Parts: sequence; C-alpha cells; structure tokens
Amino acid sequence: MSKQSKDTRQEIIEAARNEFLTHGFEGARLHNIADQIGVTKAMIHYYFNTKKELFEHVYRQSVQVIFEDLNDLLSKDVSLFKKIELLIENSLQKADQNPRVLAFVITEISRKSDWLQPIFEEQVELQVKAFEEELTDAAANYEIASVSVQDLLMNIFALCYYPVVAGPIHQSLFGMDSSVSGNGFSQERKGVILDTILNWLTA
Amino acid sequence: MSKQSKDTRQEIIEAARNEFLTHGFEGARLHNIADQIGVTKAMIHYYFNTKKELFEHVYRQSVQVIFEDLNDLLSKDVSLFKKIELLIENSLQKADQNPRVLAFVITEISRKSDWLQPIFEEQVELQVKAFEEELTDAAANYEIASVSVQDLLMNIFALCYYPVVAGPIHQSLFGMDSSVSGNGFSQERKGVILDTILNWLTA
DNA sequence: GTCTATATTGTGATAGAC
DNA sequence: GTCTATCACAATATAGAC
Repeated sequence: MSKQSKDTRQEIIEAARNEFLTHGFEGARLHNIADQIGVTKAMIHYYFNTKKELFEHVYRQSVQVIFEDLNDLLSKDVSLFKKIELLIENSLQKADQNPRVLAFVITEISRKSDWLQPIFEEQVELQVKAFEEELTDAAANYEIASVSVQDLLMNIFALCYYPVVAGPIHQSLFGMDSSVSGNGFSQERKGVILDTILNWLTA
Repeated sequence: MSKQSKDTRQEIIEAARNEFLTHGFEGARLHNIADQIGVTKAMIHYYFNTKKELFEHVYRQSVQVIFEDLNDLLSKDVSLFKKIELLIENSLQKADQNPRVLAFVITEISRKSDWLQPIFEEQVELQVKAFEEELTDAAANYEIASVSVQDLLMNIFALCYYPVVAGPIHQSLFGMDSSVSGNGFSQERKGVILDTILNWLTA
C-alpha cells in the first residue's frame, strides 16, 4: 500500500467516531470530521462513499465494543452466581470505560431502529441456551427463584446501563456535580447492583 | 382573539411534538411540521421565532408529562411500602402510556445536556427531604435495609425506564417481535420489578 | 394571521487536475 | 491518494403583500 493510505482511513474513522458520538447521525458534519484530521471532505468520500456508510462502520464498531465479551461470559465454566457477578462486573466496566459509546449505541437505535436493528443483530448473536438451562436447574434445586433469562439480563443491563444513558436527568434531579460517571460512582453502584440482583434471585 | 389563532398555535405544537419525537432536534424539519397541518413554514416563525424555541416548548411539555406526579407521590400520606409500590406503578404507567415521550426526554438530554439540563431543572424540582427521612426511620427500625434515596430512585427508574429506551436492543438480543412495549409486557414486568425492589429493601 | 418570494447559509456529494 | 472547485439541493429564517 502506498504512502499512508491505511493511516488516513483510520484517522477518518476515529474522527468520525468522535463526531458521531458527540452529535449523532443527523447532527454530525462531514466537514468537522475532515477538519479534525486536516484533510478535505473529498477524502471521506474516497474511503467511504456516503455519510451513511461511514456511520454504519462506526456504529458496528461501537456495538462490538459494548457487547463483545457477552457470549464468552455466558458460556464460561464457573458457578452460576460467579457468572452473574462477572456479568454485572463486565457491564459496569463497559459503562464506566466507554460511557459515550454506550449512550451512542442505545440512543441511536432508539429512534432509527428500522435501520440499525439489522446492523446490531449482525454484530451480536446472543447464545443463551446453556445459561438458560443453568437458571432452570438452579431454580429446580431451589438455589434461586424461578426467573427468565430475559428478565435477568434486562434487570442487569437496566441497573448497569441506565445511569449512564440517563445521567444528566439524575444529575438534575439530585443536584449532583458529575457523580454519575467516574470510577467512584461505579464502585459504589457495584455493591448496590449485586445486592439488588442477588437478593431478588435468592428471595 | 381573532379567527383561530389559538388553534393554529396548538396545531403547530402538536405537529412539532410528533416530528421531534420521531426525529430529534437535528433530524426534525420545520417543513414537515408545517406540511402536517397544511400551513406554511412562515407560520411557525410567526408563533415561535426559531426552531430552537419551538423545540424547547415541546421538551418542557414532555418533561412535564413524565415527571409531573413525582413530588405528589413522594409526599403522599401512605405507608413507605405503599409509596414505593405507587412510585413503581406510576413510573411503569408513564413508560407504558408515553414510550416515545419518555425515550425523547432521555435521549435528547443525553447529548445536549448543557442546553437541556437547565430546562429540565426548571420543570422538575424534586422534593425529597420527607421521603428521605421515611427511609432513614424505616432503616433505623430495621424495617428495611439502609439505602440512599438516590440509589432507590435510580433503581426504580432504571428498571422501569430502561426497557423503553433500550427496547430495540433487547428485541434484537432475544429475537422478540415487539414485546418491549404494550400492556402485556408492562404487567409482567411490574411483578418482576416489585420483587426486585422489595427483596432488595427487605434483605 | 397567513401566504409568496427570497435571502442566506450549509451540506452531502461529484468532477477532474495533480 | 489528495486537493480545489463546484454542483445541487435543503434548511432556517426574513421581508413584505394581502
């Protein structure tokens, strides 16, 4: 490959990610993306034909960042309780390390679901069978209450992800400075969430 | 007032709400709003000088719809447990009856927080003192575990609101048709959420 | 109060030289 | 591969007639 072709493409992607995370699809400007890295808009159309195409690339990557370890975790060879703890830890870590990416993935698909759901599903195929059996077995042995995988994962994601997405609202409601992000909040939340989930399961 | 001035203004607001809920601030087109009610764009600028002004009106109303009963509920004269149940019921009802409004309020402030937080705070001033004391007292009497108002409300909102905002993601993850909205889902979720919150509090 | 016409600026995209 | 120039159109906003 000649010159720094791979480099420019990469730079465009990174600048685009920054622009899309900040302003969303319709708010983002190709002009800003080009400016950030000191090239012209023409370069963007050279590597990515359309704004839509560039956005889809960024969105795919973002979904990947948030959900890449999910299937590995679900099939890991550890006890059920340990697995749930790992699931919560991982979700909190993702939320804490990439809050803007997480908010981006959720807020964009919230409206443009017709467009983005197929792309999302291309990136994440949830393997939930084994984990579902573990839950059923544990319930049969009275180790946990009988709950569906859907409800369990919904609860975990809700408790871990909602504070990031709705952060500004709860800052306003409680007059916080910026406490809905950062490691301090995350560590404190971890205990609360573990309590909430485990007490629910072992009620 | 002459002719149907009040009517046109009202029609603009309703059409604008529809457009903003569907496409967000930057995606919305004044052209579409005017078309919906058969007037010209000029009329919008007659009643609302700018797109921003019209949006702010719609956003204010939307915040109101979701959070209007919150303070009344918090100061209601019922037992602590009843109050928490009412809080959950009300949040689920809001989410169920106005899913698009709820998603709109959250997703828009998620990015444009510098702009929208002041507007949000203008609409909602949380009166939490009394409720906080109830929690402290109940904890002192060992009726519930010691939890902060922030954590309790965060958990309730997370469990009630997250499914609406992140609906498309969980549809994709579980291959659902449209089960994340509608009264069926809401009724089923209510039991789960009550279990989750109450078992956590009385652990 | 409502419309037509237009100003003004912005924005994604393409053509073509180097 | 990168740039300059430009197209084509879209969008908010304003001026002024009726």
